Amino acid sequence: MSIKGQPRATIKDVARAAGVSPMTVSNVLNGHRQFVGAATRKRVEREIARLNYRRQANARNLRVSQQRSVGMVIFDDSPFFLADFFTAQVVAGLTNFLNLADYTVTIQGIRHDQLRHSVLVRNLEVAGFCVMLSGPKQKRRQVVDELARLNQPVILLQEALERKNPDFCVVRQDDFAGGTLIADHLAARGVHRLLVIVPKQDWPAVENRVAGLTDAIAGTSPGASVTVIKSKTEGFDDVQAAVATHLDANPLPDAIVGANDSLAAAAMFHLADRGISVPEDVKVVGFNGFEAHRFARPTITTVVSAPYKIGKAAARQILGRLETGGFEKSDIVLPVHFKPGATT
Amino acid sequence: MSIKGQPRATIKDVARAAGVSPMTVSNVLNGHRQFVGAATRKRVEREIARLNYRRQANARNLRVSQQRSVGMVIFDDSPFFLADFFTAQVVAGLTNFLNLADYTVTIQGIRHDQLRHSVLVRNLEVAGFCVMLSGPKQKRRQVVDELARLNQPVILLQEALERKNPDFCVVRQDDFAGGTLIADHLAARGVHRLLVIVPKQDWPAVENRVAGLTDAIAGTSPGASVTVIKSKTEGFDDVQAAVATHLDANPLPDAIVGANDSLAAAAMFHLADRGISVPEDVKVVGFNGFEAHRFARPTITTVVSAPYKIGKAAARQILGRLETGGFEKSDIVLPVHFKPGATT
DNA sequence: CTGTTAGCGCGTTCAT
DNA sequence: ATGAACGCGCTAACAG
Repeated sequence: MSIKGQPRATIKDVARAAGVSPMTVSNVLNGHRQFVGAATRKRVEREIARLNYRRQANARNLRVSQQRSVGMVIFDDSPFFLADFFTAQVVAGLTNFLNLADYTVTIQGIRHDQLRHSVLVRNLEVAGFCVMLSGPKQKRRQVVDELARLNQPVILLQEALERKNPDFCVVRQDDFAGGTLIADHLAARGVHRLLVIVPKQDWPAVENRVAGLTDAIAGTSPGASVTVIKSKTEGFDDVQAAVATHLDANPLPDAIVGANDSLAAAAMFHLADRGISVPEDVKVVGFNGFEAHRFARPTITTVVSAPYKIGKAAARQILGRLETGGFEKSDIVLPVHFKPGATT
Repeated sequence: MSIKGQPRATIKDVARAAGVSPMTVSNVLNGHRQFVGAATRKRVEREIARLNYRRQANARNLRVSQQRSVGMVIFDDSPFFLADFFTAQVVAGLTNFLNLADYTVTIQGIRHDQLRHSVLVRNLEVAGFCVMLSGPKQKRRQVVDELARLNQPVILLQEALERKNPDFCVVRQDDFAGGTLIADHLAARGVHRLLVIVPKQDWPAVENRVAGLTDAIAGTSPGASVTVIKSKTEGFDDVQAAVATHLDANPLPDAIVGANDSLAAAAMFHLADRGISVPEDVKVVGFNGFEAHRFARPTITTVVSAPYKIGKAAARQILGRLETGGFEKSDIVLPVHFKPGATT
């Protein structure tokens, strides 16, 4: 019954009202048409509607020993865990496609060391997890180990897996390749001295982008240098401060690459404030290519991500696992594509 | 048991391992220290850890007849329901604070006419709802009626309520006042001909912003005109196309106001493309003041929203309702504040 | 096609 | 301080 003391109809109530047994109602609810005649079904359905009956998910799930929810856990030391458009779109894709299969998505943002205190982990209430990791590699490894001990299906987003584990599946995009695309583009323009700006909080995707960039540059331009600086946050002022500090103490680079478009844009505005022209004096490249990247002028050269598709792929994988017992594939890598702008 | 056939420990297993009755384990789990000796407790806790025991939420919730999750439902006809930074931050605030009270948040984005098909509505599986509405006023009213029939606590976000209902509580910010702040600011600068650009999809917050603006302008500048145009989507190109179409057929307005900063920015860039200078020829004002609004230059004058706080307030309200049986207040209005930029 | 029986895992109640 | 019986609402398995 509800808080206000209003009785809530159960299967029994519906059964009594329709003059059938509870089992028949259950069969109607579950669409077991083989077990119930058309006339009875109609009668039951009318009573369901009339009594405003809604099935108690807890009771059903207990009986059939399964959960009908997937836990989406985002590791972020900032409380604004959905501020990142990438993450938000992953969640949207995941949710939309799980909902189609009558699964719900339970979302939670937690600090990197708080997994054990998560309600979803302390209690058994989701069928599996989708996890967006952050933090230093070693910490991430610890989290993966903790997740492994849960003996539940886990989708790791944007994070490679070190050891195979039948409970785990990785869904990510090819950030490394994205880095190489940027490197090749810049190398073709004679860029030799590269400045890369990344946020202080470690994200696996950022690591891969930088790794791809660094590797490719080393391969194609042997004499080139890549300097990586960190910004305290992804906020406009922090990024500009980090860039300013670096530029004050070092010669001007040929190009600045942001771990994402916001970082690149903030850096570019700082260049403008210094009277440095883009792309003539310094080239600028971002990453992600979301709508907002167009707000900076000149339009920033970038690599386009498809986070909604990542969420959709994650939904597909975990559904497969929950229904067939095994993951279709253990590592799914989605492509990215290069989008030239006016800053290179 | 899990899919792989691994047995999962229950309270019974823990009890047997610790040499006590299931009831004692339950008392330990629920912190009923009065009922269990210190030594026994330690022993039970060790076994809980050793066996990796996790409590079956379904069974507990069924027994105590309650749900420990809140449904966050976002009405959006686009599948990218978290693309809006405002919404995303509401969700973050809501989730963080509900999690502190051991409630989870189940999220879902649905089209305006799909509420009845939502898993959360068909089944009884959340303790209450937080709802972000969109669509025409009449459709929203229908949705509110459907929600009312659920007999569950509902927090309406950014939406005023027509009839009092003890199941409902409204949490919103003062968008209307935000509109008047903009109007006064522009009136003081002699603005007479105003162009307002809004997205085609109706959001109550936008309606209130425009209403506040229109009302205030009518009050302070009797001769002034306010024209509202709609953009097919909030995408950059659509907004620019809408503005272009209007400008081609009408004299230049004194100011353009966007329903949010993105719309304002897109409009402003279009002005730049036409060689119209801001703020000299046309003034530009946005709404929200999120980080991204700084990427447009000149920096856009705006009204700052605090969506995370809205989520937090919603969490507080629904928790109060779930624990005490009544809402503390039925209508919570958070303030906004004006932030002058370089575009006025 | 329909009804009966039994039990999912947990917590309340009452016994010891 | 600890244990036994019972039932929350639902559905699998079987009987009719």
